[in-house]
Amino acid sequence: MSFRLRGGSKSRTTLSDVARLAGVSPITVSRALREPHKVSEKLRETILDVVEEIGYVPNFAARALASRHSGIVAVLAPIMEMSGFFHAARGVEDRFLTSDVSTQFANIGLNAAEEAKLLRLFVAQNPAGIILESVAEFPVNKPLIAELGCPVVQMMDTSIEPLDMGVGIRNRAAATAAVEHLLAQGYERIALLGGGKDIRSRRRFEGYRDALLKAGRYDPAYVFEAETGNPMEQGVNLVRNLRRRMPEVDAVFCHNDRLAMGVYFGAQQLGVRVPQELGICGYNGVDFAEMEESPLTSVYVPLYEIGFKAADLIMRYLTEGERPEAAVELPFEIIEGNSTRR
Amino acid sequence: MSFRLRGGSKSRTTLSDVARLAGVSPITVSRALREPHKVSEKLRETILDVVEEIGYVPNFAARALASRHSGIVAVLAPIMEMSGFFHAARGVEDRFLTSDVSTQFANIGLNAAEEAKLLRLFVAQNPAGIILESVAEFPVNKPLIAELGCPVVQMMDTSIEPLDMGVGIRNRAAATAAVEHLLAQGYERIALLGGGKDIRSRRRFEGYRDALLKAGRYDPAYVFEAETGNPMEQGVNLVRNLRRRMPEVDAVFCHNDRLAMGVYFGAQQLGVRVPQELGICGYNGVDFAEMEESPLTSVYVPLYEIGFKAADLIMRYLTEGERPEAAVELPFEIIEGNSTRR
DNA sequence: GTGAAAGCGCTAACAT
DNA sequence: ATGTTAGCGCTTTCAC
Repeated sequence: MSFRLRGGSKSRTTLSDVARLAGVSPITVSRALREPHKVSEKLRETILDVVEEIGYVPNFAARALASRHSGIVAVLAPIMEMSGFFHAARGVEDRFLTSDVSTQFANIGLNAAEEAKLLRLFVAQNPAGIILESVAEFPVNKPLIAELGCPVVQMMDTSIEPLDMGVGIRNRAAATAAVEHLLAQGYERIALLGGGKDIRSRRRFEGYRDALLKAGRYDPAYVFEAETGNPMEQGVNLVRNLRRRMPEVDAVFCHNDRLAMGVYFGAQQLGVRVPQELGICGYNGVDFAEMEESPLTSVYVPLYEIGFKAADLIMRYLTEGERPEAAVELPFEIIEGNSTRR
Repeated sequence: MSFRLRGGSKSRTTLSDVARLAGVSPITVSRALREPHKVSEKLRETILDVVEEIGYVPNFAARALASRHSGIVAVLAPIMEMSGFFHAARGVEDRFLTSDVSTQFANIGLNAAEEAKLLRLFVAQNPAGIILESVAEFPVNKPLIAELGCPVVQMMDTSIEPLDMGVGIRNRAAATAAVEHLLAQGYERIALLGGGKDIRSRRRFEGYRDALLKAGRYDPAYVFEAETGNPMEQGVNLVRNLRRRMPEVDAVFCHNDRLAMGVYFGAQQLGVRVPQELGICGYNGVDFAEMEESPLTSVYVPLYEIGFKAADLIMRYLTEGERPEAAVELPFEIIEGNSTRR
């Protein structure tokens, strides 16, 4: 795969062009753009006028090379899994909106090797910061991050000690609360549709188990591992299997809302009444949180706030020069919807 | 907002370090990494060993500055709108997986000014290519793109002449097909929950109108504009309003699947039977396409393929040096699901 | 407050 | 097949 990329055909305007036209030295233009207060107002105006006029846009590569940092915060997350990533991404972007920092997203897969590789790649580009939605606690990354100059925020479960800084919720407690809600509604045989080996999934499983053990109702046979693939379809299939083989199951706690939707639709197809015959609880809840009457009971995770806070920790480190609190815990909430209201 | 970002503390290994340790000149290392066939096998091995040993990672900024291109294909899309972006993104990434090109995503808003600004920003960084999921046909971008050295692919509606290259479907025909499916199922008063001023939305509206005019059933009062905000909630609200004010409406054609879900849930809440009393058709369909029995009728848009093809056009331009076909039209499909099966 | 000199780490172009 | 030279466009450092 080695071809030579063609360079941009037209040479674009440079800082020197602006300098020449404004009758100043390049470094003054550079200052006018990045540290305006260090340049006299008169000169600044002239310079900005020229910039505007000839449409000068700084070359990031040159800037990054000369200054030894890219001004970019890299957000590494399993985007494709749609783990509510959007909402977190929006939070991150909103926080950086008024700053000099720009955001860059990259998709990480679900295994340690890939994540470490990508992390190394980004680290080598001298990012201003890294926001990591790790799917696992990879000890492999620890030394990498330790020798790193830039701040790192993990969006994760608060049961984990962050490598540098962290923002997250207590997934275990959230899952327990959700299952206890199901129990309180009178459901007795509660299945789990979850899976995934990452820390959050494991904590959710533990929370589920905690609640059921306490109620004397835990049965490992009711724990189902979701495969990768279309979550909606898996939800449908689960209901089908449950009806056939474990008709006594009267509620399902799902690791995300799309699995829950699948269960909902599967129930519809089979004529199983929700919530009377089958209770359904999802996880994440961002789509349902603001609704007057949510169709789906779910655990609301403040994904936007998590992203915003992660970006905020980075900004505070960058501006204040010292590390803020290491770990931030945000609250979750149980959204009671129609899928468990019996 | 002017603070100085701290540079990475430790200076990292450079190409020269590798060269010194391998006993060759820097340019040879550079070649061994980018154009291995131009370096003797013996030297190549030695060099790669050293690279591995000291963990050398190339500095992209330096590379981009020296070579005048970033090796990055920028994907500019309204990520936050979740317009099926994920699937397209995965297609793009998959296509570039085995190449030297890396992908970078950026979120564009829904207005021309913002899009043009972002486009200029990226253009100034000499990307290897740009994939643009425009929400509108901004004439403002035309000159920008014309003077651009790199290939540009728009993921769009094929009714539009692409600025450079384009991949898309015929939204108008797709919408017509969907509405004709509803008519064929016996629905007679079909509302539209759509909106958005972008070209695809407009084409969908036109297709909807085409089908109903032809059937002598078009009524502008049945056309509803979706606001920005939670689509699920808007779907719910629409059903509520329809029942109150236009109870004769017996089907809804929605501009995306989440709106459709909202309509579905809204109907459930009110005890309106789907599909008997109300037919629902969505748009995009990626979640439902592979299901044996889809709960929702929808227009399947091959988003993954669109992304893959967009990336492929870029790759072909980069490797072959000449522009492939300008516009690629991909097929859509109507997924018949339970929400219209009566 | 402004400028001159040097160099960030790499690759293109031109040797050999 | 390998090396030499020059320079990408900007910022840092140090002067004034």
